[in-house]
Amino acid sequence: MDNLTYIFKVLSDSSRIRIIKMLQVRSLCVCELSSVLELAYSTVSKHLSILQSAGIIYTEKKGKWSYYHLYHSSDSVYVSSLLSKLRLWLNEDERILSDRKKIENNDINEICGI
Amino acid sequence: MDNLTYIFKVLSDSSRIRIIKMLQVRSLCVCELSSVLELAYSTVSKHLSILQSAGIIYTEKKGKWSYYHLYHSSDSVYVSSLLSKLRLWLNEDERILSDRKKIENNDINEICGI
DNA sequence: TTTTCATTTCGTTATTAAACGAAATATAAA
DNA sequence: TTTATATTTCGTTTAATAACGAAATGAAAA
Repeated sequence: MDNLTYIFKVLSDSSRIRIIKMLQVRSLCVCELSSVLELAYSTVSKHLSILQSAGIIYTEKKGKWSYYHLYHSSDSVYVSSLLSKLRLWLNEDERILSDRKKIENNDINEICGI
Repeated sequence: MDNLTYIFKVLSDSSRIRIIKMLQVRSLCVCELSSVLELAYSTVSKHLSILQSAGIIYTEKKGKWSYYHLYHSSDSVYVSSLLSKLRLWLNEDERILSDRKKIENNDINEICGI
């Protein structure tokens, strides 16, 4: 049971939900996410480590950046079931649409570094 | 979106999940829930008011007691979808089975009042 | 090797939430 | 009406969490 309440707690933060909804579009690095969320790198990094511990995302080093990806499948029935609900939910949400527009219109070089 | 994260927050507490899983069996009063959860009345009452605000349960006065019921349907797609998942989940969980055994074996008069 | 820079970790602060007991409320029984 | 009792509200304490900036880490570029 603690397993399930833990997943609910992980999903009960709006920044983490925004991250998940952005990662549904494509994988992103910390600086892109920080730019959209308007939160400090350290704060975003903490959210990402929480999502990673819950088995929702994973990291992949590529050049200078760490790219974060959504898992497509999960050992946990709770995670896979809730992630599949999250695919359907919030797609018309104003905040989510605005976040997604930002990551579609800009590329990493404009947002991060030079 | 805040709507959804709010529901996840409501469901991210193990006492509230235990309450929901007990109410799936039958409606219960505060004193029965307190007895099983081993929490103060005031604490259980707070949990119940949180579940009620989220549109998950409702109260019905009957004699001396207030009985709490699970809603069978909800206006919120999040609530109805998550409650239907919760019907399927945790039915073999040790803690949930033990809670349910307690409410099946005892009746309100043994637990509450004389 | 040294520098650069993306990211993480650490330490701190502020907010939120869970728990309790005591007091208040409200309703049924006497 | 008075008493009893089930429940809620209030005030307080403790624990958990989100946020930040600064310092540390680690890998790529110079």
